[in-house]
Amino acid sequence: MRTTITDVAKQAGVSMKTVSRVLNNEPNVAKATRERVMEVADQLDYSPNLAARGLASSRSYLIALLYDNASPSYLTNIQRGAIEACRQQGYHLLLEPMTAAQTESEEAERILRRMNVDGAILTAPLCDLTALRNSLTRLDIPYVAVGPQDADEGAAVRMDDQDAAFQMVKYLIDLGHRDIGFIAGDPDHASTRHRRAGFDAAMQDAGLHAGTDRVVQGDYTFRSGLEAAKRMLEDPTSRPTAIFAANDDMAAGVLSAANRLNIAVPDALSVCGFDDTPIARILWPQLTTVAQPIHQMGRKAAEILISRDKRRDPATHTFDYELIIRGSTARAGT
Amino acid sequence: MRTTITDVAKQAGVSMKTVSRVLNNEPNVAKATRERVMEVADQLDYSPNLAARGLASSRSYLIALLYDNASPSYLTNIQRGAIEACRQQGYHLLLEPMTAAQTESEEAERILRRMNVDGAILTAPLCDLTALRNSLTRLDIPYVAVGPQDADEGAAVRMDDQDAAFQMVKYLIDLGHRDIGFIAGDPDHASTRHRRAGFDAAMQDAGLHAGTDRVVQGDYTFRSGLEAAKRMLEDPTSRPTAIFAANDDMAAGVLSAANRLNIAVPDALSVCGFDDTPIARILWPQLTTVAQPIHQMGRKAAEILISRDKRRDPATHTFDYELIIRGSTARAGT
DNA sequence: TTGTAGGCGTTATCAT
DNA sequence: ATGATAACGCCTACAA
Repeated sequence: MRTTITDVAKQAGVSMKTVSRVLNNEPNVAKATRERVMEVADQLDYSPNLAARGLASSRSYLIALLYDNASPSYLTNIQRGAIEACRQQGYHLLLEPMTAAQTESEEAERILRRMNVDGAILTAPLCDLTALRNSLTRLDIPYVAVGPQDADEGAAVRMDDQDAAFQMVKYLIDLGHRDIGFIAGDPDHASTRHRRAGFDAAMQDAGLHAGTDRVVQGDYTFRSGLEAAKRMLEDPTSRPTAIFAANDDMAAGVLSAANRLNIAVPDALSVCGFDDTPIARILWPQLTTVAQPIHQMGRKAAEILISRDKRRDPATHTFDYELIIRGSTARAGT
Repeated sequence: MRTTITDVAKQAGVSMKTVSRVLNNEPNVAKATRERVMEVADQLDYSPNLAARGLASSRSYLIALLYDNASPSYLTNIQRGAIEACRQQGYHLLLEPMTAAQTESEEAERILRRMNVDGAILTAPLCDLTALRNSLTRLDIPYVAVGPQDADEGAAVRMDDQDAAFQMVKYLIDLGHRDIGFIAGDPDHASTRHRRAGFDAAMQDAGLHAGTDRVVQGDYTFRSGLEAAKRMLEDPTSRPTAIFAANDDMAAGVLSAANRLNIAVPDALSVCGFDDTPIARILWPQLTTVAQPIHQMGRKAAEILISRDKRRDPATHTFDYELIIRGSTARAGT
């Protein structure tokens, strides 16, 4: 039998309520008592039973990470951050993948209901689904959205995608590029809109104009980047000197297309991506890209959920990005 | 207030025990009763309180995924599989990263004790840590190891790394390669030994011998592959015609080194990897590699844990691998 | 086939 | 500052 709070109480010569107080850092316990209890608990390798605690306090000490089709590196980073925060507070992270389709059927709500969590972290494409947000509200599950989003309601942890895209394009322009292509992401993601807006703004700011054939719709996959780049590069007489892909996977597609067409990168074509995923360093040349502090965002999201009733955190946190300049971009016409 | 089992019982005009029976699919319930209860439960959006259920039955319906420093794509695949199995049975997946260092201190055991799970999935490097296995045994937490491992005790889900490596090298030899380099993985991983053994066996089988400068120690990172390849390729008068890296990240390093040294792949150098991670398709040329059914392995591991007392699963499952031939390998001397 | 009583280990309430 | 006792919601054991 596992040691219980009663064992500790007996051994320490106090009531179980006192032990409970000590373990939960409640006030009104004599210092000496507190220390004695701690010692006994340690010695007995006592740790509270989550289920019992949950039943009595109607808290589960569980936080769910809701995601859909997230890229592996993004997902693991969010997880890492969230878990750090959870560990510090005795919480645990539950994984709950969920498709957009599910959020509109009864299914998502069933899944949510079943999980009995104290809060949920909503990542990437899921934050923008009103159906899901409504479900969570209806079930009274607090949530924090991670990633760019339009709705300003609710807690959120974000990065300024638009400004990051703006700066990246400005960097290309400063390198002398005038004919710049843009490969947009999945239209269902809010980030797609923001990154596109950043591109547009920077071009306009510089008095440049990208023709319609210079902006191609992708969907954040490698293949879509490859196809988009092929189209943009197929005519040797009219090629952009730089292509900005809205994420690294698509930028990898651009590099691949350039390889196939024998276009030297960065000499004849500068390429840049977004996200600074591990592949950015693995490609040749290494990718100029935007680094998001994903790990910190995951951490912050969990912290907000855990402390939601204690401190009154400002609902929204915006993190800084960083332009990572690598070998895939160079001065135009080198 | 959330609806409880008592609400359902009242509404259906039966005792709560009967409701409990229906919900747990226990026998000895009249068909009509069962249907009525189901209907009421549905209608009331009832779902059992995990904590209460756990407290009463001393099962938590939680399974932990223990991992250390796993590659993102490996991790997400395992997760996907495990969650599929969990969902079907009303279980949830808890994420618990854990460093090798922690497993040897008290810390790992504290973490394990705190989590109150019904079972644990042990991935990659963790399976080989006796300290961790002992802790789990001591805490009476059933576990399934995923990945190659030496100790034959306990349930395990694995793939024959050695045979896969053997076949890959055999494939290179069949292409006419005689001078083949091998980049080994992190010496702390069991897979490293197995893949190396496969390489050795295939070479010996073909009457070939790899000089000591043809086998270089890496550590499964891109950078280590890059460094190893540089060393292996620095002397233009004595270069292997093929390099087999023990994982895709290191193979990416080899490609990168070849790029820097202006060695054409696959014309002058064939390169292959192991794992079939997403980067295998993103690199140029695309990587010949070994695909592991990681997703199924995760699924199976969870299934074993969940059904451990019902069926008597054979303790160990071995999955098939698949050689994926892509553009990075070609006939020698093309 | 169905129901009743008791307890799982913790926190909350109210005394002392 | 500390303690007794009653929830919390479900399952197990045993009855009926």
